[in-house]
Amino acid sequence: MLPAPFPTDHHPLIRKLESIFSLTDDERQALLDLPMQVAVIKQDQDIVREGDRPSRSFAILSGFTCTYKMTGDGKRQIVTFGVAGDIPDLQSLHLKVLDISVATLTPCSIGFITHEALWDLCTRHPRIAAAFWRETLVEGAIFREWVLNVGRREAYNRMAHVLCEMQVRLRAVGLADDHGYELPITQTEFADALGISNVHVNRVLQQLRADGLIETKGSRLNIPDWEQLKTAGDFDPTYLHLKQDEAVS
Amino acid sequence: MLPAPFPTDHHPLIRKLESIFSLTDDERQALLDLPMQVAVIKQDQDIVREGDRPSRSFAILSGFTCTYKMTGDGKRQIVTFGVAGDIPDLQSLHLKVLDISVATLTPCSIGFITHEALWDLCTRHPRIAAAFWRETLVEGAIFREWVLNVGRREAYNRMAHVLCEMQVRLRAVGLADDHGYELPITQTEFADALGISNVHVNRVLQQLRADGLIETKGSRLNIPDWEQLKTAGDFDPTYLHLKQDEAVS
DNA sequence: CGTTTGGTTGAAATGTGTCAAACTTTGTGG
DNA sequence: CCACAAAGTTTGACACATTTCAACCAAACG
Repeated sequence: MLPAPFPTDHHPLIRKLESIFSLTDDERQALLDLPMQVAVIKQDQDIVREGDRPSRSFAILSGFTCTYKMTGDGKRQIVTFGVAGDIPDLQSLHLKVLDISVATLTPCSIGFITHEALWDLCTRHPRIAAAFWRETLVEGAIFREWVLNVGRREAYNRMAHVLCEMQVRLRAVGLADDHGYELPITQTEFADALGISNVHVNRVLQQLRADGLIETKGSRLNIPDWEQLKTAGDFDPTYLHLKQDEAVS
Repeated sequence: MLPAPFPTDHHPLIRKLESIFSLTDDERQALLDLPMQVAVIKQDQDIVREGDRPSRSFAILSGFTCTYKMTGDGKRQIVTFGVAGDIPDLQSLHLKVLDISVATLTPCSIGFITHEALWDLCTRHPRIAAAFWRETLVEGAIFREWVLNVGRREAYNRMAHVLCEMQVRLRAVGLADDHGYELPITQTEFADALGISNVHVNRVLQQLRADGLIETKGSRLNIPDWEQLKTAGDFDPTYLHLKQDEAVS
């Protein structure tokens, strides 16, 4: 769909930033020059943990992560999912101690970037600094929507809402088509994201399937009727703050 | 406790920033020079609304606000409270369309600052820009904790948690002493913050009183046993990212 | 293939919501 | 300063969404 003027379109970080505003050649080059240590991390591994004091952040190059917190009695709450192009712990650039953990939901390719390099990039390229700040603000907007979702929507609508969010977010980075996407997430992980039990996730998914709002084949999710799912999920993508034309029609 | 070298300590914005790092005279002066339009706003008024495209942000000089979102069927979820020194819609500096509304819970003194003036301040004083970015990150951390709170804690502990958070946040800006604080918030407003019904808020508060964890006289909240309330709320103030010595012992 | 992991089902328990009424406090105008 | 209205709090009975527990089934995997 997009023209592909540079092979750099394959760099998830650049792709993500380009989805918001146009980078200058200079800025694009600075991003390409960012020293990044790439590692492949197995499924279900913590990348960073609550309490850590990291000296670097990381970008997701491929795969899915979840950002989560635990209660004292061991219950887990996922507060957001991470997809290619996201920098889930960018906050650690300013906040010394991590208040969240990030784990892989699938095998992931992760690019670690030292805070030093990020600071350097930000001071040299104020527009990139602004874009990073903006990214953390959009992340905050997602958290707010999740508070609403978990606090005020019933399980059925809550699930529909998260499925809508993932459709739009994955679409924006080219990981979803018009009909759905690949989401290799277990029902227990959904439960931790929605604040309900895995048993109830199962029942809600069955209901959504019975109502014709979703179809599942393995880890592939199909959305036969986007408008209906949107309605069920009370979903308005404004909070994702995408460019207008990134939104699903 | 703090020495009072400047009368500027009374400026809530400066006080807030000073609570994180030391401002230079130059920076302090720049903040004092910030053109700010001050307005007194009555109780229960929206200051900004979801969908707005504001050209200015605002600082809370006194009073309490709530930041909230609504579901399609009219249920409200408060996602955070705002206290003196906070800038609840600082995000609008980067995100054109507001995804939240902010309303007064009490009469408030509000200082409006144009985005233009804020941009100017940020480019002239990178450390203040960093401090603002950091502020929005701490706000994000609070949202995350609220997702956990609403998603994974029962009403009783959820309430205890929010009461702990307010104790620590208010203490940090001098609005709480060691024993408690003034919090003029109705039970219905608590309900919207906790994602439960106002009736259940009432029952939970009675239980907390019966258990000796809180005492209430009008809008004054007393905490007879901080450690016990902390335990009940599963509260660890790390996510507020205060300076070490700001934490309640 | 057997073992593990994840999905599905049913029945009983429970936290929380809803509704409606009574009570109490707060604010205000006569 | 009283009287009344408005707003907020408290109570009880009942409904219901969701949890828990336990068992069973299906799919993935080495």
